[in-house]
Amino acid sequence: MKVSREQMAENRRRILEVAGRLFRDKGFDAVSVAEVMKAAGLTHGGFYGHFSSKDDLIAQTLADVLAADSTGGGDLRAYADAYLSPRHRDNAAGGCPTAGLVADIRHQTPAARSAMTEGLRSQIDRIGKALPELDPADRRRAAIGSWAAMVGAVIIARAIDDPALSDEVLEQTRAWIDDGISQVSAR
Amino acid sequence: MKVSREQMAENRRRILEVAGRLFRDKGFDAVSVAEVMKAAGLTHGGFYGHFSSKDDLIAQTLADVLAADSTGGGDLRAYADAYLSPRHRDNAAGGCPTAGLVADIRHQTPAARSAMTEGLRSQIDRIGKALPELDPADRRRAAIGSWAAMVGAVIIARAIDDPALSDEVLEQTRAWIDDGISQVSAR
DNA sequence: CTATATTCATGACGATCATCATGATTGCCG
DNA sequence: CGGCAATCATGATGATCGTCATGAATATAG
Repeated sequence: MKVSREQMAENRRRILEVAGRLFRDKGFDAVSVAEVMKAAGLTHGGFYGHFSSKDDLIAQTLADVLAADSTGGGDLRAYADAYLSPRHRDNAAGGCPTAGLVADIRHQTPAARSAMTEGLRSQIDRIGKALPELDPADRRRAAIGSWAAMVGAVIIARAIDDPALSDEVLEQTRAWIDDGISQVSAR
Repeated sequence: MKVSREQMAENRRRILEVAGRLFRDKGFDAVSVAEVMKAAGLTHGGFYGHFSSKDDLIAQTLADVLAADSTGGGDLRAYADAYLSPRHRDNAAGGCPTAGLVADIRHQTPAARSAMTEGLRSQIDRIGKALPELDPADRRRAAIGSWAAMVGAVIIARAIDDPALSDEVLEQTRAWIDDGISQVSAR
């Protein structure tokens, strides 16, 4: 059962895509190779024709999903609004790969750590560019500080089982970031 | 091989203690019941005399380790300094249970989620009390915002494989929080 | 058009793990 | 002080999972 070269490329693309969603939704450990392949419309047999191991899949999925995420370049307030929304909190599978996967990276291979590091680096740079009104030192600090707060708030909000408190964490963090940027800008 | 009543209580205490360290260090999934028991100086056999399941151990360990963590009540700047230090980043096993375990909670049982929610609630309250100079609304916002930033920064710093960037994330987040609190206080 | 190489399906293997059964040791109540 | 009951050790069981072997089907090179 051989398929055309482009069908194979398409299969590979689909594997990375569904793996990205499944990993964000359930975590690396809770998703089996067979589950990924099934979600991609295949069986587990062909897996090792595409990837050398599950760890390899994880690293390549990370690189893929982080490269695809180019959000955060425009207006930082609008970005923070969307990022810190209940909608984003409730959509881990389709949401920010950093929020969904950073914490797990600690237990992954060097290749995965490296992919995540690059993703974080460019995300911080992107947020910095969204703050052109600040001078360089303030810009870097605001980019890193607000990014840490956004990621932390979404992770915390997803852990909380009380909807009111979860909403409040998002909302107050949004206000806190807003305040911080305004104050530094006006300085 | 029966042991005295207090020996059993001591065993149970030790199981919770080593489980707290192991879970923070390696994550819930990567730690087996047998590993916990061995680290506690026992074999896996007695486990189900103390806990009804691994999920039960996770929930009880969370409640235990979160209740034991009463840091953050004093000076917020000093707390943030220690929290956002390389030392804390490099000591997940003995560090803040929230930073080490929040992200994993999403995939755990309701009991575990509930324990974490209570831990977060009291941590936010504790940080709020450390900001008596602010009026109530500002205090709540600053507590939640800076806590989200602290947790996010440590999680991110632990994921990054470039020591310079990792240090920078900690340092800039510290400065960002410091700035934020100063500005609100002076308002 | 044919031979070869490749992609995926089926199925199996070995390891890990949560959980449970059994039994030995021995605290502890009467 | 003797018998009951509880705690832990040893060992087994069933399930899950990563990985690999084999074979069928066919795209593609010559």
